Amino acid sequence: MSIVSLSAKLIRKVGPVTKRASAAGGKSASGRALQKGQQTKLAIVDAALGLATQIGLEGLSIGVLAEATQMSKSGVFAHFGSREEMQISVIHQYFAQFEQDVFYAALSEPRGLPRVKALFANWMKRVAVEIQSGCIFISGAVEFDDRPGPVRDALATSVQTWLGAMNRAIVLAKACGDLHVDADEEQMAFEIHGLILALHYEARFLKKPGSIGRANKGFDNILTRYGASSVS
Amino acid sequence: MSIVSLSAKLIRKVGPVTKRASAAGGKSASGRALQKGQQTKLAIVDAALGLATQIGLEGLSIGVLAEATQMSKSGVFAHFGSREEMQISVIHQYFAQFEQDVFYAALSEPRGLPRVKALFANWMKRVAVEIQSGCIFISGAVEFDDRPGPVRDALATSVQTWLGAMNRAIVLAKACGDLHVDADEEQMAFEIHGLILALHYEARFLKKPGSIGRANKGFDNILTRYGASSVS
DNA sequence: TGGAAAATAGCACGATCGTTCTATTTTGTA
DNA sequence: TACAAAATAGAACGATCGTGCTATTTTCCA
Repeated sequence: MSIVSLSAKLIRKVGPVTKRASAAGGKSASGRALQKGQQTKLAIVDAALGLATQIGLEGLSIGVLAEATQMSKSGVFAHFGSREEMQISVIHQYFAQFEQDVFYAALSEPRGLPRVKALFANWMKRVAVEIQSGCIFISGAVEFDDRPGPVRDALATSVQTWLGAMNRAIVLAKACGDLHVDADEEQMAFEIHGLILALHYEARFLKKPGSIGRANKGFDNILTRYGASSVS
Repeated sequence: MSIVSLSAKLIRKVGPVTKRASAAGGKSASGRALQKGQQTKLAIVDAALGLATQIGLEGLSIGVLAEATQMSKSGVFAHFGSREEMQISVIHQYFAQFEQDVFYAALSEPRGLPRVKALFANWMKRVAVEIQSGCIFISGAVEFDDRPGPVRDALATSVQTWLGAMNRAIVLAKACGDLHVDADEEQMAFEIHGLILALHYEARFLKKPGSIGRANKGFDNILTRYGASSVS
């Protein structure tokens, strides 16, 4: 990834938190007032997240981030101590949002097939948006697939946490009797993951129309195969 | 991608073609003697291809390539005129090899299901190797998914050519009566592509064992679903 | 074999990179 | 409101980037 593809309009400008803005709000979840530094850091990470989905974690440079937040390079840098820590912060933030939108949003559905369907639907909803904006779990996997280190570790842990949650939902569905007794849960999860990846690839890179429909149809096919009433 | 992940041992060293080596061989397919420059360019592209699979097209810099080939930066540069042209040369070379290994190698199989199976088997064989070395079609898609330009065009064209060939083989299989009359060829191709992508993701990035088996099993499932004897 | 052409090297350029250092400004509090 | 602490800015560093320019070397053919 490189900043070459960044049209100026796409760079979300977020300045450091001003005195006024800080006085207006700035409460953390615990109710304790956030130090101004924490607020600014959050604003930086938010801007970084928006940039990273477009240009990738590797395209994220302190300089670009400083420009986007209208801060100095050293001002941005001081919040993280290293570029890697900045990237890890972005990953954690991305994961938190993903977890909220996809995982927790599906927990209202009852265990079993309904929850599996909801998880996939939420995942699809997210990826459909990411056809435009990009997905860090996918681009990051390519960027760090053979580069060991803390960034890769943070990324792999996040992805594995999500895929593990999806897998457990499938296991639960089988335990509920919603899936065929011979259903291989890992296999089913693998095939679902493939649908998401193919959607991202064909829609985002190849700009092929109809990809969302094919991913949904693929999920139906998987349900047909692994469903409790499957013949095989 | 960055050169940080490059242990020195992994850099394939290929010097410029020497006087002796040039005299010893150096015939092109047409039998006409290759200019030395053409030979050197081929050697550079070969080295670049080996590097690009590991560190991506974006990780390929003239400097790294000069070091790998033991040439000067300007010596390498002169063969391409620009970095983008160098990347395009790598893509063309990669495509040529892919086409040979996967596509042409399957043409000995008769039209229909046998050829589709052979195409998938060859594709799998390649990806299995690329779990270690990396795949330009996948990493390149992420690197250039929102960066228009000649490199992206070359990449997209190559990928579309291959996916189109796969698609035609499936259409042919249905026309032969090897697939169910209601089989949606585009859908089937999409699902197969997903298996390959999931394999690459889970095996190369997550280092999850058993992924190759799951991809093969997934293909069996697809054949079951779309086969002529399918119930649906 | 000489000499034009091709291939390669060497050097320099402006830009950007992550990071460090020191100043300055802003903040939170006693 | 004064003052320590926190936050931010500014400048500089060595390195690497792609590329242009000018030598120098090598190749190839008349």
